[in-house]
Amino acid sequence: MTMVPDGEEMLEQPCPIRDVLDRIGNQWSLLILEALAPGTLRFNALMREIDDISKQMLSRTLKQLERDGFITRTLYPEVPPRVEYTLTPLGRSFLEPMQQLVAWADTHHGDIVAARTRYQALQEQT
Amino acid sequence: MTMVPDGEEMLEQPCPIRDVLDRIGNQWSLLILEALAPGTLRFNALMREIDDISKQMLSRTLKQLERDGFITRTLYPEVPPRVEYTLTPLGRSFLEPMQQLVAWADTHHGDIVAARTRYQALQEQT
DNA sequence: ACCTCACGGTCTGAAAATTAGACCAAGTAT
DNA sequence: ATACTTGGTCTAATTTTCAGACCGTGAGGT
Repeated sequence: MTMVPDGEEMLEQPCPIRDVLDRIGNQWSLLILEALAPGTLRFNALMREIDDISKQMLSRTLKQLERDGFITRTLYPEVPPRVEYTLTPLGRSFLEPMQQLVAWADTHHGDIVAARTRYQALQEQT
Repeated sequence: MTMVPDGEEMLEQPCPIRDVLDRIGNQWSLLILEALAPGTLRFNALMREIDDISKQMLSRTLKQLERDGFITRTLYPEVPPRVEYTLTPLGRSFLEPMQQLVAWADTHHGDIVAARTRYQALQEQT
């Protein structure tokens, strides 16, 4: 019995980073944006692409991304229905800093794994 | 009745981005890293800095960040105890792509707010 | 002597987010 | 008839997060 039909509270954060992080600072958003980078995809294609996201979270996160202007949703009223998701110019502009992040991840992944191993070794010295 | 005392499962994701995103792709990690960018901070200083994080999440997230090699934790066994958190070289190297992201957020925050307003206007056309 | 405060957490029970999986409509293929 | 497809939504169970109580130790106030 929520009064808000599924469109969250929409608090205006005075701090831009917080505001952006609230929406973007989660696994699924980043992953969806990355999946959409090469081009338009339909709902189920995104599901397959991301593979361990639930329908609900995909649906929800897509809605948020659409609301915030990162993607567009186009419904072709065929049967069965076809729905295509595409990055907007804003969404594409976001890709740039994001690719930096992905590149960083690629480069430093090994360091993280190494740090974890070290940490675990230390812990195991009872 | 978890066997792991509070140190999560440590799955080795074959995909570096996923692996990094699992830890970094959440509000608190990013916010903590940003808070530590200017320099070392103690636990309660971080609390004040971030302001709406709970002790538990701060503690947990710091532990993860330490484990993954982004920060170091130094305990000075005084009374009351003093614990300092500092970025490692790995952590500092992460700052670079992250600043890009923050800059993007600053630049495009207005676009997002505008998109939301547009979206809401459309929704209200019943 | 006694009370209170500070610090850096941990623990608990309640609240919120996420998950898996059932379900839906309507047309097409078998 | 039956089964399958798409893009979701709904529900119940699980997991995560939260707010707030609690902890020990020593210093400082009264």
